[in-house]
Amino acid sequence: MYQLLKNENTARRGTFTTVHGTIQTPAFMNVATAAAIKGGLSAFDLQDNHCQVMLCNTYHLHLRPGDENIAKLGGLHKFTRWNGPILTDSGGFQVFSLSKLRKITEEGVAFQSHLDGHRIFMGPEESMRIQANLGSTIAMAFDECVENPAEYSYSKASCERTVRWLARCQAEMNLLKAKENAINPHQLLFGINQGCCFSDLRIEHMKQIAAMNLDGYAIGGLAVGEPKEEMYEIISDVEPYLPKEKIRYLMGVGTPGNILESVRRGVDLFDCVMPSRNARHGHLNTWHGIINIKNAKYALDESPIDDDCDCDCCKNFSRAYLRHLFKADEMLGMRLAVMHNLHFYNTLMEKIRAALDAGTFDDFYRQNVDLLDTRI
RNA sequence: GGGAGAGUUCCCGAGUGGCCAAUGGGGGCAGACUGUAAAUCUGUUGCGUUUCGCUUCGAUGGUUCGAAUCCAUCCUCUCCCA
Repeated sequence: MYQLLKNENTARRGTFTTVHGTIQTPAFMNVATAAAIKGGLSAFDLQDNHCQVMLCNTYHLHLRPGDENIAKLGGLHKFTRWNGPILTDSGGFQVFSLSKLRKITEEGVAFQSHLDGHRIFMGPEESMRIQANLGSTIAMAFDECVENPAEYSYSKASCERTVRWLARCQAEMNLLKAKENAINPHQLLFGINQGCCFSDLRIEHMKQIAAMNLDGYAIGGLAVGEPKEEMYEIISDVEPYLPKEKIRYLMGVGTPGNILESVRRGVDLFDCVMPSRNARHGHLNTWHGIINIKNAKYALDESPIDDDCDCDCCKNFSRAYLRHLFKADEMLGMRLAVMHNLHFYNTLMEKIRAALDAGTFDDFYRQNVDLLDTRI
């Protein structure tokens, strides 16, 4: 259940209470695709780095180790030892990103496994069953993430189908939750707004799903290659039609600058692979901009990644050491880098919340929106 | 002492008369990454006044219009036999 605590213009400060704990929003969800943060981090590391929500991936876990096995093992919480809220993605994005050989019908999508090429079928019911087996706190509706640019007529038809799919998700989730052996009888379901880059489609679709009384609403299909200004425009266009009393989640976004822009436009929840993936590739967030720790200029740099950061990496290790670990291909380098970036993102959200509480978000936004995305 | 083979750009290694500043790896340098098929991918890596010029394939000398490539001598290394 979402509670709006404070508004600064469109920006929102709130809480979202679930059976697995209360999320302070705006919040960033840390991505653990295959039930682990890539780079060697566990649920306990997430806890140490101020993470509030863990995100796991339906499609990946369905393939391996299999959602039924996770159900037998008591669900994702027990499996990963993460006690806080878990959000599971629906698999819709993998359908879009994974294979060109997909076939979309009213029933769902047939596509090929990236692991061994076998045919997989996933529709709204399959996605809900898998997510129920995983026992996540929040399940995402099964949607189609249309690529950008896309034809208007195709986007329109896709939106209409996604609404029908959402109704099926809702119906299936209600059945699954009511089952006696349900792993999470309080599992929540979020709907996902689509409509590519067409404002009228976005708004029409948003109105339709807003009327369906979901537990939260996501904006999907953004940050898939379109200019960021276009993404911001769509958020602003759709925002008035997002229910005020429901949590809003912008899927797959983004850079610190993207997050600041989106919070300003009324978004509560984010997730993104960038902090972890970039960290694995040596790109690290600092409060002065982004550095590439692999650059030769850090070879003898004894300072931490960021003077103002109190993550385990910055408290203990120099840039020179971290650079060496990357160059020597030592996995500790990646682990420390990922910890740092996730700590940074979670701290960024803490600072955003503090600024909203203090009524100074606009200043914080202006000071950081460009700075934090700049390469130094 | 006798015999065989090898020395190529930062490293390994391909090239055995012109299309060679020289394939490919590695390493170095840099870039990309936005609901994670991603510890991945891309570019670059002799010098310069850069549609061209210069220097470079162990060294020196030679053959040739032209040599990393052929010849001679020398140096170094590896292996085999004594």
